[in-house]
Amino acid sequence: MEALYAARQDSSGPKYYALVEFPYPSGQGLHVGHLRPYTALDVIARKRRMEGYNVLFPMGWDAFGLPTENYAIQTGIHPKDVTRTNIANFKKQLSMMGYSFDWGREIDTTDPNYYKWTQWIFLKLFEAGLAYKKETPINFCTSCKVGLANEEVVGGVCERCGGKVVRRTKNQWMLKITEYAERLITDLDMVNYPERVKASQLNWIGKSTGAQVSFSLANGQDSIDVFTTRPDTLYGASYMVLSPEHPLIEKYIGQISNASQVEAYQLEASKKSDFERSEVSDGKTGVRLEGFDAINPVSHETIPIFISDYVLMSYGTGAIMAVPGHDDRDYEFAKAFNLPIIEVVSGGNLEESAFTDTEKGVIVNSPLINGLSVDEAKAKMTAHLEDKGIGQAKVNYRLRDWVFSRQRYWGEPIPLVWCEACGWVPIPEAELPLLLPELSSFQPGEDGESPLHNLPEWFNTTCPKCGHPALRETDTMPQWAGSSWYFLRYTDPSNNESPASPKALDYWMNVDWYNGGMEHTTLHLLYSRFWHKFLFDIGVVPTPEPYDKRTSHGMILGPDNQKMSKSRGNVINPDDVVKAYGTDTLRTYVMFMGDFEKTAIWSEDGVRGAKRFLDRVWAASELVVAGNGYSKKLEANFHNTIKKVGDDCEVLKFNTAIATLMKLLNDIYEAKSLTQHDYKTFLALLSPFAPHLAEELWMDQGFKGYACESAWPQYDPDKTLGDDIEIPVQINGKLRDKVIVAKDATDEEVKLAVWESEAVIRALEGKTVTNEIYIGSKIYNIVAK
RNA sequence: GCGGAUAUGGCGGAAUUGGCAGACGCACUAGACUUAGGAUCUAGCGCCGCAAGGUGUGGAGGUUCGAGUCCUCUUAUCCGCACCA
Repeated sequence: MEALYAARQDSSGPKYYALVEFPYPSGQGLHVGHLRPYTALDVIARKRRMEGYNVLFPMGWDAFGLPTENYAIQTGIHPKDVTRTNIANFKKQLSMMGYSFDWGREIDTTDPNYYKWTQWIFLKLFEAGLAYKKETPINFCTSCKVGLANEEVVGGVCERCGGKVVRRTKNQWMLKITEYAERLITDLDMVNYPERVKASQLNWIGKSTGAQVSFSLANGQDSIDVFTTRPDTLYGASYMVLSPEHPLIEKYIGQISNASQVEAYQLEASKKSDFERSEVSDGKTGVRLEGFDAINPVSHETIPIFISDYVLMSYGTGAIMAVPGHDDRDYEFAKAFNLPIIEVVSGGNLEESAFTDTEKGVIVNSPLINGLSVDEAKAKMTAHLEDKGIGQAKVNYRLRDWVFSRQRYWGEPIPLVWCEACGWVPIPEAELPLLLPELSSFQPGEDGESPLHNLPEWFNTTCPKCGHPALRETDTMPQWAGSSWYFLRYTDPSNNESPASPKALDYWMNVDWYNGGMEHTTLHLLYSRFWHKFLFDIGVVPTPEPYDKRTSHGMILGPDNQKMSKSRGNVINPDDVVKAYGTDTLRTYVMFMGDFEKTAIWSEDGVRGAKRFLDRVWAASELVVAGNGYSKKLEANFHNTIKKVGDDCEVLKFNTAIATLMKLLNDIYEAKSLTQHDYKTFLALLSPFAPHLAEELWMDQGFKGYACESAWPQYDPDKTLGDDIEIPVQINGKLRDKVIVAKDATDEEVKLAVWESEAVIRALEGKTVTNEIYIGSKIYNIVAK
């Protein structure tokens, strides 16, 4: 059976690449949450095969990662063995579900033949200057003992384990995803993603356009750069605020008369966790740097400088110009410190609040730009700043570079060597893969060092460049590394010369349809787009974007309307459901349970409903009579169903596709018989959802070959309407009757039929008809007073 | 605060370009059959009403022959981001 699902090697015929996110093979096994996306794309893959496409529908294992390592720490079992066991279990469960994966292309991110190329891509990034090591404040999970990317911190806790996250300074490998920020935005136009996914990515990248402006210090010795989106309000900048960590404070601390007060505030701010810092607080705190002022570059007024923790070192320049009249936070700060509020955009009431409306305002009190609109003033002021050499147009992004190293064992070793003389040196390509060494204890050091740090025989090496003693990098890559390019490997999974051959990539890329969870929108989805763009730039892949179409499924909640979790005891195990009801019932139920994109609640009664439907499909074989054509009574019904099931699957409406099949089955029972031809059509339509049942009945009927290899049924648009049609008749928009007329009845004939209706005549008693509207074969509305 | 979405029976959910609101399933009610079952079959099932009929898609307006669908305002819930300058 499996060979049926293998993608053809010959690159013949139109291709279709359907992809689902490969699972992390956890010890808990397959979760019902996996079933929704996997079943949905299995349905699509099966339908595409029946439509004649050469389909690639692969599966693999995203097997590096923390839970396995933590399990190894607890039990002493090697992560490699844990992974092997878990994969075997997952594979058994996926097979049980009848998914038509092409197992001949299975990949595993922990396989050296795979991670060889993950390391190779990293080296290319390094050579291109996109990987760099930096002493950087990182998010450190106190429970996993590991540094996290910003994307992995959710609500101040670790995205994976929920542990407390603190700030730590650590020398980390970073990837310059920010260099691709603009293209990650603009190229969203090239792809078909849901609006919510695009919006999330745009939001995450957080582009803002404005100007960088230089403020001279009153001491004449230096200047402070700020970023602003409102250069039009520069005349209203009546003070400045620096982040407590701003380096200038350190430099000029001697000139600040209240230095001790300033240092006390700095200490206070440093104690707050990053999460507390970014929480919107009610009041604004801060300290003025006494005796240390700046000069507004256009009004030339001397203005005070403050430090406050509402200014973040990590965004912009770590310093702002404050325009209390036209920024809510500055307004609040100015009120708290009794600072003057200057109106430079008229239209609001500064007694009450800052005026931030950029549409309606007109510039005032600003000699260079008075009378202009906000937009005009922005442009003119920016030009002025550039002219005088004190500022320029500037774009800022919220996106930060990607913290790429982890102080853990179970990940891809970073293939670099530190040499005192040569710096960081990549290991030669011929030495890839750099194997993860065997280890007996996986405990990370309390100081947060990688377990590989305990292996001098491994990390002591020689410099590939100069031959002197050198040290291997002991950090490993994050779990996101392996999944950032895995879709490429499926096209050519055992290639030993490149990640995948150009020929295979030319034929199979892009992924035509990629379904995955919303939780990966700003993580995996963004990271893999970044890597793909880089690989495109260096000529490895033929396209600038990896995925043509992305869809996202909703979560499945437990029967108690709560998120499934072991502690709540509301977890549904697919094995149990299959045992009790069978694979096809589970597949059908999961597709029928609700809108694919929305959250759905598990209902065992619903599962029974799906079972009842399939039992009735089986029992309908009793009604089959010989015949090559459609049963007359059911012909229009079949043409409609073929159209609806086909169309619905394409737009993720699996629930209504199944409902249509249920309705047709009800009508078959009402008709009391159907031809063999009809039954065959029905089984073909059902086969993507319930493949086992469909094949069995297919064989019972003596049909040739397999249902899954038969041609997807075709419909005739002219036959979707029966010979007679029913026209609803409304009077003043209210339904009064329905009349039945021939499909090709003329307007006159319809009118006659309507006026023969007793219900219509009764309803019109004592009224005057003023208008009659007939919308061809749809509705007849009489307007009467 | 910004961005995205959602709101329809007892429940999950349907409803092409504005055109029969509640498809399909579940639950429930009544009945049939019986090997008494978590089985199957038949009928019913938005709300009010015996009925005729009225009424009904979070709320208030509007456009239209006709609005769950379009427009304006509003309320609630969920998700993402958030002192981002």
